[in-house]
Amino acid sequence: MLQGVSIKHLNQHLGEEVMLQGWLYNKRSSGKIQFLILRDGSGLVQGVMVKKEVDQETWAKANSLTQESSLRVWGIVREEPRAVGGYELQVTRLEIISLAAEYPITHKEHGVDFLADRRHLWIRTPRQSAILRIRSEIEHALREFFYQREFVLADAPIITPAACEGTTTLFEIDYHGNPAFLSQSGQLYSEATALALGKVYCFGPTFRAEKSKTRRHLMEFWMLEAEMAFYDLDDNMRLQEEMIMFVIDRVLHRCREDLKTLGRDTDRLASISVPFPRLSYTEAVELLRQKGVAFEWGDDFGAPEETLISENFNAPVFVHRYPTALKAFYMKPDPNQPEVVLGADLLAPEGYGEIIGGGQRIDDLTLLEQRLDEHGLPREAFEWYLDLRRYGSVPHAGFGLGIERTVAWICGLDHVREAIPFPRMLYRMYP
RNA sequence: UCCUCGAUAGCUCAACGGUAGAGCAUCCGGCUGUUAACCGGAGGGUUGCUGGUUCGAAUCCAGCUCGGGGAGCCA
Repeated sequence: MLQGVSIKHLNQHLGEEVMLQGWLYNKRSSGKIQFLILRDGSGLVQGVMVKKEVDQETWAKANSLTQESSLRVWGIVREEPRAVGGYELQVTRLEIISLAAEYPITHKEHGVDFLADRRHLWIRTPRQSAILRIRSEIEHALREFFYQREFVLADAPIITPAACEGTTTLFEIDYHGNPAFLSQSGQLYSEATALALGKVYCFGPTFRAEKSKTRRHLMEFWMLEAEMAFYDLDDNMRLQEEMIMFVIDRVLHRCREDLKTLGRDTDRLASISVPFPRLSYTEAVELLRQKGVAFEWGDDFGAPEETLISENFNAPVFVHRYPTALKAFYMKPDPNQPEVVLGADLLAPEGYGEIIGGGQRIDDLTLLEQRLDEHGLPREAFEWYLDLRRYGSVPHAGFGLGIERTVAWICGLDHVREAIPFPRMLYRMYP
C-alpha cells in the first residue's frame, strides 16, 4: 500500500497528483462545490471538489462524509491563498475507509469537563495536536542535548522500596505481598549511576499522591533528571540554562506553525538569552519586601511569590541558597553560610512557576547520616545510598526538570493537563 | 484536608416564583470559492439526586453526588 504524502510536505509536490490519507476535519458545501478539510496528524489542508469535474459516485461519496471519517483522496496540489495553509488539493478521486458515527466534538465551544472525558478524541483538534507535537520536539531536543554532551541515559526504577525524599505522599502498590511505592524521583539512583558513569540523566514518569488540585499539578508527570560527578552548584546552573536555551531554540525553529496555531507570543521566547538572572533566596526575600509583600526569612515561596519574583525578569530566573529547613535532606550546606544549602530552583517567566529544582548533594558520610536522623528517615533503607559516600565520594550535583510545566510555559498554556496526552489528575483518570 | 464556584436538549448557554428557549450538532431541502460557511424546515427535555417551603419550584432552603478554580505540597 502506498503511504501517500503528508500534508506537511505538500509544498514539495506543487502541480503533481498526490494521494493523501487522513480524516475529515470539516466540510463545507454548496450545490456544485464541496470543500473537504482534511487532517493527517501533520497539518490541515483543504480539498476542493467541483461537481461537474468528477463522476457521480465520487460526488455522492464526498457528500456522505461525516466529521472524522477516515479517507484516502487523490488530487492535484495547487497554491491557493484563500485556503488554510496556503495550499489546496483539487480532488479527483476519493475512497472512504471508514464512515464515522456522529462525532461528539463539534467546532463550537465545549467545556473542560466534556473535553476531558473525551481526551482520546480531543487530541485530534489542531490546538491539542500542536501542543503534543511541541512536547515531542521538547523531549527530543532534551535527549539530543544530553547526547551531544556525552551524558549516559541511565533509567531509574519506577517501583521503589521506600520514599526517595521522605517528604511527599506516594502511591503504594503490592509487590508480591510486600509494600512498594511508585517513584517520586529517580535522583538517588541517578547519584549512583553518576558515580559509575560520570554524567547521566534519566527520563521517565514520576508519581505524587498528594491531593494537589491546581493548574500546575498532575498525579503522574514526566521528569528529566540529570546528575553529574564533579559538578558544583554553579556548573549545575550553567548546564541548566544551556539546556533550556537549546530547547527554546529548537522549538522556535522547528515548531513555527504549531506555535502560531497556539497564538503563542514567540517574541517573549526569542528574547531569552544566557546567562539567566541569579538571585539568592535572601535577595528574593528582599525583592518581595520592596514590592510590599510581608515575608519572613525562612518561609517558603508559594505560587504568588514565585510569580512576583519571575515578573521582574524576561528570562527564567534561578533562586539559589534556600534555608536548609526548606529543602531535602541530601542538599549540601553552603560552607560560607551553613544556614543555607547549595540548591537552586529555576522559575519560568510569565508566572509559570518552578520548572527545575536542583542542587549540589552532600558528599560527606557523617553529615549525610546526621541528616537522615534529623529527618526521621530509616538508615537501613538508605545504606546503599550511604555507600556512595563510603567508596570514593566526590562533589556532585544534579537537577530535575518537569516536562509538563516546561511544555505549558513554552506553549503558553493555562493548565498542565493539556501538556500531556492523557493527564492523571486528582479526580480524573479516565480515559 | 480547607476555601470558592458550578450542574437546564448531544454541546455551549438563556429563562431567576407563573406553559422550558436560542445557537451549534443531527436529519431533509437550497446555494459554484466556502473559511467555526450561509439560508429555510424537522426531530430532540424526569432542569444532577433526595427532601423541604409554596396554590405553583429549573428558579428559594437543606443534605448528597459529580466536577471546575485556588490554597497547602511540589516539578
